[in-house]
Amino acid sequence: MGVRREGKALANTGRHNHQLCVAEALHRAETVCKDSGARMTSLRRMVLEQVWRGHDAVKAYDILAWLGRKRRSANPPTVYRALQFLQQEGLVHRLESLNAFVGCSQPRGNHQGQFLICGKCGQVSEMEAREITRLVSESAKAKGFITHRQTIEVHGVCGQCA
Amino acid sequence: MGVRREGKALANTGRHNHQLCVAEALHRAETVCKDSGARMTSLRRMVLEQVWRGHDAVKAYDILAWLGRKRRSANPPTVYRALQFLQQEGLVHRLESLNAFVGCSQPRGNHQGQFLICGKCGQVSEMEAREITRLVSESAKAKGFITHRQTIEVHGVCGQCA
DNA sequence: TAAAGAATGTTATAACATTACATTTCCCGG
DNA sequence: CCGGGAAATGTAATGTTATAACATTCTTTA
Repeated sequence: MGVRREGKALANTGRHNHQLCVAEALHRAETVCKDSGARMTSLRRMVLEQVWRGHDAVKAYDILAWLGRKRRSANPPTVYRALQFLQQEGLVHRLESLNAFVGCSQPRGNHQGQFLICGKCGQVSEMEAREITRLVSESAKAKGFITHRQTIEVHGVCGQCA
Repeated sequence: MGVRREGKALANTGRHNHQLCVAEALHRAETVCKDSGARMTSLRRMVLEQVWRGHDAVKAYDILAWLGRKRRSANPPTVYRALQFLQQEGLVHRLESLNAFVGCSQPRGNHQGQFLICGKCGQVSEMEAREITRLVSESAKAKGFITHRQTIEVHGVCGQCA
């Protein structure tokens, strides 16, 4: 991939206190789940925390390996189930072009985001440009196509790396 | 997936002569390769033809299985290499959200398409809306991000199915 | 026609994801 | 507080997608 994986050392780069990001993400998760009546269990919390270990995309099997160090058992379904739950709650997104996951920082119901994926540092940032969502939807409609879901992933180089 | 796979019987649905699509695709391939100096071998032609067996997305391992019936040996690298070549020449696209491939009907150099994927019939159609490409690129740029490649895949229901 | 480079063959394995069923945990009504 | 049912998690096996590494064959060209 040519992309350096983000480790602990990098977690605080980018001039921000990443612990705060994580804390906020976990807090949002509590709120979202309380609202939806879903259960934010300790396993799900661990997985979410791991997704938020940085701002790059996280692989399911990396989470799995990490989980294996933290608890007695860890098998693929454990992680995939937790990720599926978190996706349903809108707390994480799956990046199709990377087979990986990122945390969502605006888990409002049902939103359509666009993802900017830096090929240099691996950081992923989410845009939510309603114009794009709208234009795509309407262009599709002009072809007789009814849109349910949009996958928009942009590969390139982020501001910091450029 | 809930999507019916397109078999031979379906290849001519949609009021069009699909043999013509295939013939055109193969012809374009010759042209493209002649222009780029690449070699359109018989293996690559077979794979391309199989990608064009219909207008739905085709899985690498389905091509592999088919190939296995046609020739003595067929292993994953055979298919993946051919697909990679065809992608480079712009003759096929990979659909990230399906882990599958579709033929490209406008293999002009370097174009950015958007894909409409019908969840009912599985048919995929490619739009090339420059407006979308531009808007996405500019929205990214407004965030300091330089775009290299866009993955835009729209899931929904096509005109015929709706 | 021989060397170089491109394409393909072959074996093995890595990486990603799900099915199916067993067990445990949690919550709620009695 | 306790028992039944639903949700969550554990566990084993397997399915699916993709690549690495090296051997061989084919094609072009000098």
